Amino acid sequence: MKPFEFLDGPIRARFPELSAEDITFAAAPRLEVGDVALRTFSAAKKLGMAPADFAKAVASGVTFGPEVRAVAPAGPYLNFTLDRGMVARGIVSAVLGEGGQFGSNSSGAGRRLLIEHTSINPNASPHVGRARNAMIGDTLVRLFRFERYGVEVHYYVNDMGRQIGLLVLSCGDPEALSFDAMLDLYVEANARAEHDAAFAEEGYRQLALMEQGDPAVRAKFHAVTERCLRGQLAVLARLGIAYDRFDRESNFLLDPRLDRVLDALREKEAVFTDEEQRLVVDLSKLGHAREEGRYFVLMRANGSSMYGYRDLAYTIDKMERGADVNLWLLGEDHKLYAEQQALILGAAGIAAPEPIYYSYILLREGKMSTRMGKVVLLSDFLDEAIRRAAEKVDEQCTDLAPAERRAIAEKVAVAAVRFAILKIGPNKNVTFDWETSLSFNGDTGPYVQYSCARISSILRKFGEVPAEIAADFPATTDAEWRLLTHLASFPGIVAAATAQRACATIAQWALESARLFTGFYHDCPVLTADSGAKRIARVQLCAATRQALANALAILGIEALDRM
RNA sequence: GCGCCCGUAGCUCAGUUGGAUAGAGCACCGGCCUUCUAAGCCGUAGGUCACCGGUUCGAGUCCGGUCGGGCGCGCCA
Repeated sequence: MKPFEFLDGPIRARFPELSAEDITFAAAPRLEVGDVALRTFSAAKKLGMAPADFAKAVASGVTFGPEVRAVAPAGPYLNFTLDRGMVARGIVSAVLGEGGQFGSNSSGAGRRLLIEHTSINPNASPHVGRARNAMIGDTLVRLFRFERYGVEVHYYVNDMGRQIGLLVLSCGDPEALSFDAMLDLYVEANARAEHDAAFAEEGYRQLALMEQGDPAVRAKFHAVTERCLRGQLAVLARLGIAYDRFDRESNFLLDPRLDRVLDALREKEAVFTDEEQRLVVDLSKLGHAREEGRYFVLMRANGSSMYGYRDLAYTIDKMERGADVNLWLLGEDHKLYAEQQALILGAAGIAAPEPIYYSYILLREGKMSTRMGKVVLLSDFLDEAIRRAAEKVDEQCTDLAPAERRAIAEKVAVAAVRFAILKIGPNKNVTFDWETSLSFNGDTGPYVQYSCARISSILRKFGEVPAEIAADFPATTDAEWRLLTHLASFPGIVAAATAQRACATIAQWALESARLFTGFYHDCPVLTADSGAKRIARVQLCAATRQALANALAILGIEALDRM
């Protein structure tokens, strides 16, 4: 959707040297100055003119269509006063016409994308810090699906750790245990291993047996990790997060495809056996410039493989699936590691996935730690959110049945939790705070949902929204205009988010939409508008706003509500 | 020590990739529910965009340095 094509076309017809990128429109600083502004800097530079001269040349030398009422140069800026109704009509038609597709640029049509995200160690319940990975990952999945990519979501199951070995020793039949009981056992086993050397040793022995392929041990590991994984997925599912494939680390032991990598490393003399009999890669031979992180251990002296070695096989496996785009969502602590993996695979001519990093959510006391018990568990966080949302819904929606109220409370809670995380840029260290992240007021998911509910309420009272959009669309007040031009910016926001693999701008866009809608809501009565034509135009604008908001919220994994 | 990320209002964060007078929310203070849902709105107040220098018509945004915070540099995964 190009809302200002009627400006851009005539200018380029008069100055054929210019391309679309040279002509960028922005909101004028104040609506008294104009309805939309053109920054002339880049166009003027291309033409070798002074910006102010270019602005004057456009104002006096370009003939615009009926949409343009006035053109006013202001130094290097050019302010246009428009026939708002004509422009508004185009925007509302586009939104309502495209419906659930509005905002999509279909940039992924016919393309496949593979993404790996979350991949929490089985012995841990997801906490808020880790959940940042899952929520960002899941939102990227939704964003790329919205752009019509064929997306496959992978979860790497780290079923090879010593901690799993300890769990295997401690629990009988894992199916007889709850996930929480399993986690308690893990903490217990870990504590015991601290002072009981024989027990710790036995954990390593289990791991060795696992690696050697002992069928009984493998079955036991599988049963334990399966139980844990189900527990984790149940928590993540409450936030609407799901996966297509689960890739078990134990399936990538001694993978024959790694021979190709080892051969390539040997050829470049980048791999050697050190004085302690470990198999080590010297990354300096592969272009790694610094001493830090120069050596990467593949195998221990006893011949067992390191995590990073198995991960190479897993990455090869993912890359061989033939997706057009491969994404790998990682905490910032994995930056060097991902670079090392890419260098090693690169030596064998294998491309590595495109990493996407996010920073940690910290507590006021410091970093979250499962072992130290310094965590906010995702399930507790969500429970508290539902409790608070239910209080509000119970006092607000007294006419609804308890089950309906409960369903709304759960959706509000998901909105609060997801939005609180997603609205923040991923490379920002966030200090977690219960009150801020569970607030339903202000810049929050529930606030956006609330705007949707208000619109739905108007639409319910109005009845069927007419499909026909009037030629002289009478939605021309400042509040209506601000809202309309903002709605029109959505496809561009989606395109940028897709290109940057970042979703915070979608959340920011939704917030601004909700704010602008609220401004409209207060300034412009819909049901009691002073003319029939205005009533229809406004209800159509309401429907368009709801549609655009619902599309944005869907990308964020949040449901637009009709009641709350 | 070396590398990467971050530093914007008392607090939590935006800032459309270098453009007109730096914006929201929370908290504080003062208003608004016989009027489409007050999970809302309006108003007051709050800023040396960490600091120093540079690049240019123009810098919160780009470059260099300093200070402060986070992360990484494992026979962990």
